[in-house]
Amino acid sequence: MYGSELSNRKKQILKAIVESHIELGEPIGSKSLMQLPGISCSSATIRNEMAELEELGYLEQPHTSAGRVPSQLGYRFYVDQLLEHYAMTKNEIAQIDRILKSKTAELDQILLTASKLASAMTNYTGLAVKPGRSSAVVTRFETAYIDEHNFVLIMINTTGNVISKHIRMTVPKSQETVLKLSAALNANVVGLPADALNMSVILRLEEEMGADAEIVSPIIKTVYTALTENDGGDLQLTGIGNLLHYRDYENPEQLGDLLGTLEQKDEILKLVSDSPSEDISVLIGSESSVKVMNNSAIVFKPIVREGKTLGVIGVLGPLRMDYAKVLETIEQLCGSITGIMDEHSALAPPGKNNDKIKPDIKDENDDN
Amino acid sequence: MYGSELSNRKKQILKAIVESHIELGEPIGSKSLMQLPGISCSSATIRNEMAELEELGYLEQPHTSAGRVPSQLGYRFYVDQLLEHYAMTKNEIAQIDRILKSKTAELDQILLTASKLASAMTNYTGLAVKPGRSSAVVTRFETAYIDEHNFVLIMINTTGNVISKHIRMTVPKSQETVLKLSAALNANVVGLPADALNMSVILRLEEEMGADAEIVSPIIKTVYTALTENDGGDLQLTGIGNLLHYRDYENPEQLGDLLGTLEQKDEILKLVSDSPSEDISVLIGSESSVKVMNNSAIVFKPIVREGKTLGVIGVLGPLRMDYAKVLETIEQLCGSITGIMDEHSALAPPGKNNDKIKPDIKDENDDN
DNA sequence: AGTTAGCACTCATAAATATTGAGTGCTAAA
DNA sequence: TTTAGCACTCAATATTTATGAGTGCTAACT
Repeated sequence: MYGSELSNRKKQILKAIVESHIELGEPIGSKSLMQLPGISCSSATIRNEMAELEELGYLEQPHTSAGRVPSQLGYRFYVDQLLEHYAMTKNEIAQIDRILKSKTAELDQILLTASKLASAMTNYTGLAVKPGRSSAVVTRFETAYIDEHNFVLIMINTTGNVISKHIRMTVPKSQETVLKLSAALNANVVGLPADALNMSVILRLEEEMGADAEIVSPIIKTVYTALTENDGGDLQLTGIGNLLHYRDYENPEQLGDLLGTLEQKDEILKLVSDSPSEDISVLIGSESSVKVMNNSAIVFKPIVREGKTLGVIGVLGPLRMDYAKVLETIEQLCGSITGIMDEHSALAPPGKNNDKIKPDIKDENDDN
Repeated sequence: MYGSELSNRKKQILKAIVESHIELGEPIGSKSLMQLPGISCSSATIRNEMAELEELGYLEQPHTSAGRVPSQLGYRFYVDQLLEHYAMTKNEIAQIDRILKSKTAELDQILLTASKLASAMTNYTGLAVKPGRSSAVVTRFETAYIDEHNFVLIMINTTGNVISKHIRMTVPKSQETVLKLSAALNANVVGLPADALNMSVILRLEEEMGADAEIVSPIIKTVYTALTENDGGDLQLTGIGNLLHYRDYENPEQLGDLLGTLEQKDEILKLVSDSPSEDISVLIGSESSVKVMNNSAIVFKPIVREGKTLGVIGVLGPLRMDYAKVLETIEQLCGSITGIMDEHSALAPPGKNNDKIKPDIKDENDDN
């Protein structure tokens, strides 16, 4: 595999350069490198080694008389093979757990809190993704009649998600009408993907609704919107201001572009959602295919339970982020969340400590 | 009133300085001022006038040999008395309308779109606030049973808002149990403010629920959360990256603080929600009481319909923002939104063009 | 062979210095 | 009351001059 041609000494040197650059953000030269622990040869030797590492593409030189800086490939190699496990203290771990547990069991809240924690603990930007209802199909409709101007339309989809929408009607309708609508929806719309909600469906429904036909079209529009919009889920960012701490983002134009992309959300969502892995992902610079993130790296991990992705927690920061710490932080956060989830349902089997059973409370899917 | 002591010429000069500073962001001196239209006296005279304006507190001098810059008071005076109406073209207005109308009738979507528009049209940061359910009390509970592990709890509160929560139960419960819960809630919790949801309420409910008592406590927790959390509503920001265009935010530390505050959301929400006025508000610099916004100004206007605030649209930018343009943009956006709302319910009276009637579709209140 | 000391060279950064010019206040004449 | 004129100020820009961290290369040294 790549990098196998590196001697141990080269690996040592590369590691030292990467770590020093992560810490200081500046090019590092042979002399300072010599002083570092783990290195025991003269600056001249280091220079030779560095020249070769540069040749191989692991290092870069901003200009002739500057030190070396790890290239993207250098970081990749570091992350893949040189990274030393960052050990969190028991205390820190306990605190993560405590803070996460102190929140309601609502997944949204937990994810958001985890994102905040990720940001606060690493000093980069934290991100939390609530997964979308990709290619969902409604398997059942329910309605809850409130008054003649209001009811709630509830859609249960294939993945077991529940979407509910408050419908306000300007024309008063009776409870019977709403029930009829519900029945009509269950008879005609169940199982249809969003793009099958065409005119013929509307016409059929309108026929069934008779005198109340006029509410069909907007309802179908709502269903359609609920199924399609925001398909990629929702992205929460925390600690965007942290980006400003890093020299890497001093160019206001680049930073502006990045902020714009982050605000758009869809690119990042795509990035995170596209990941096939259930394990932690590290995308360094241009590996992420988001142009504006060539200066950045993103680390994220999905929280999977019973085969379902409940969310994604991650960190976004400069190329020279402290990968060891970030990786460990994300792992711990995900572990902690999974732990909390397990705890909630560990008591599920009936007859066992029933007085302590807690329902999982999950915020419904909404679509802003 | 303040500023009444200013001669016409002084006003002219102040106006010219403010406008020039808005445009260029730099101190302006007597000579360049002289060339501007509307000014017809020598630079020496202008210097004298400027000295007096500075004395009065409307201008500031960054250093001895620089031109003058409007002070916060200067901007205030400008906004209050010197501002010339910025005329939007018919075309622009039509376009706002078109874009806003193209969205679903969901208020959330409209507000978000308006915020985006505000940002795009002014090149500052747009903001949209969805009002909170302040001191709400549930007037009715409804439930919709989905399956033995899931149901939706719907709360209708005094202001007519509908909050719905998806409840997931690890212990299977029958539809009857959920109905019993619903009845129990309606019997015991209706009309109680969040802080009255104490142990005695829980005990009473648990008694009524008998064997299913264990679901009471988490349900009450959910109700409590739904009533209290996010009381201030939700804030959406758009075009944060635009801030970077302005020299005023070049200090990365200040910018970081501002971003942090914006992310926190609560300060801005408080600011916007506290405004008593139903008219457009302009807060300049320290007028806003948010420390970190001493360099910034914020313009916002609530969208009020039938005495209820449906949302707030605004713009946040540097002190030297183009107030004329921003004010007009916000007014137009609010006008357009109100127009759309009116249009939806203009057809409400029965028997009139019924086939065109559209229910208002409103996203339910959620709480992320 | 691989390693290291030594040396000439490079070049970004920082410090020291000079130049410029927009802007001021003040005075005296119009 | 207004304005032309003048000496003065001082941030911003440009110019010059160190400084020194860093390099590559060669030749001596294990």
